Amino acid sequence: MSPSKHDASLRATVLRAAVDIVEKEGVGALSMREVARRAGVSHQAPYHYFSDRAEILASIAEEGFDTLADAFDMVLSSDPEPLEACYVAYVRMALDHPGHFRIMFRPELCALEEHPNAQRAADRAFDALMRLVRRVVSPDLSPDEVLTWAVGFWTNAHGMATLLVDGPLARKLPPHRNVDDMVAEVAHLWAQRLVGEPQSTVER
Amino acid sequence: MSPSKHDASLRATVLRAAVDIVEKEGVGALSMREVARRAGVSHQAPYHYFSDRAEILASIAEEGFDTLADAFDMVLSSDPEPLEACYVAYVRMALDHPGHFRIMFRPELCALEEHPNAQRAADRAFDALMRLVRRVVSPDLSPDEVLTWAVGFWTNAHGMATLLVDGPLARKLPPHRNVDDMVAEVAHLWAQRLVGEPQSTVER
DNA sequence: TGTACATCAGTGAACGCGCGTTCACTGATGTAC
DNA sequence: TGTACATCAGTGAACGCGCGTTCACTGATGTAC
Repeated sequence: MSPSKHDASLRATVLRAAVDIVEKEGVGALSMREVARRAGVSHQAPYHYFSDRAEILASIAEEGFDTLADAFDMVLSSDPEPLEACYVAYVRMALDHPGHFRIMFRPELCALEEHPNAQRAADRAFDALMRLVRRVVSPDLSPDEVLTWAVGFWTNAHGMATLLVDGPLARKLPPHRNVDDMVAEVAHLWAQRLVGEPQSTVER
Repeated sequence: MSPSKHDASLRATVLRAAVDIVEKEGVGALSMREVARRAGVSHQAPYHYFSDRAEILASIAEEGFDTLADAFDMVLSSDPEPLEACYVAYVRMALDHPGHFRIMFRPELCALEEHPNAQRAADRAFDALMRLVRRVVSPDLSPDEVLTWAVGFWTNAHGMATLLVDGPLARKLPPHRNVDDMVAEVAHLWAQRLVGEPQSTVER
């Protein structure tokens, strides 16, 4: 019964411990018992704030989507090259918050339709993505065209993020190439080609 | 002790049961006990063929990479538009074999370096990807350039595959748009723009 | 101001369950001589 | 041809462990009167 656990609310402590577990051991290692152990409280204490594992996961997803939406909003409100910057921001978010990222896009782990706050945060991020499409492709696209482009941009950045966070991509890079540079290069290459006035020759 | 279990070797039966579990319940539901139950044998029988869960997962990954490499080889040997077709083949493989796909790119589930057969199959698929890059971008690229493009193509298709297999993408589509068409549209859009003679106007 | 009661956060013992793992076994097939 | 032994695939009982869940509890804070 150390005093430290009362410094912050136990809810925040538990959430932080949960993110920590997912980040270091993977989502499979997250149990109510383990999270309590990591938070330094009895195995029953987390139940005062989260009815079960799914609720912890949904809260993590909510935090993650808020972070992502904030990053998008920041880019859209300030960056002259928002496509490239949003790609980098998406990958950056995944690398900086792998514990959140691993959960956000897994509906079987966090059913957004049952957690309105998480759903709202996710919608906010998706809305920013669609604003990005209208801005860098054209403001006059039909809803179906916006969706096609949005899916294209999303899947593109998502593949890079996924393969870096959980996948074997990082170990494919030779020693003289670092992850951030590779991300920046691919972001630049794609942004140049996907929208705007395309170049007239193949880059070598 | 039904006779059917001896129709095929138990190894194949166990493997099929394991893929089935991963496909229907996710990789978290795969245990040696569950796989034995699903294969209709005692909980000890699978140990005659697989020393543990990790070995089952590695065998699934091996099958998956073989399937993917075969699909790439087929496209490269016959298709005049290999970039677009490889993108579609990658996504198709994931949708047709979700049980395999969920495991293949998760090093913490199947450590390829400890399973040479799986590693060989994975290398074969990656090699096909690099041949694709040389063919559709330029045969004279430096190794670093090939890698950049390969990572770009890979992450692009991988994001689509991941978000369709495990993610919330499919539920983002309105009723009048189907998954296969969306994949084909994005594949076409990207293939047009990423390589070759770029177009001079933004597609609307 | 004091008493009596309610609420609320967190504790800790106890339960049944599925898991991986060990171990001794069975029964069929192959092989030595 | 027969006997004796080895191997091999698969069985089933038993173990200790971490899990989610239940339940009765403690001790601090708030509130009624």
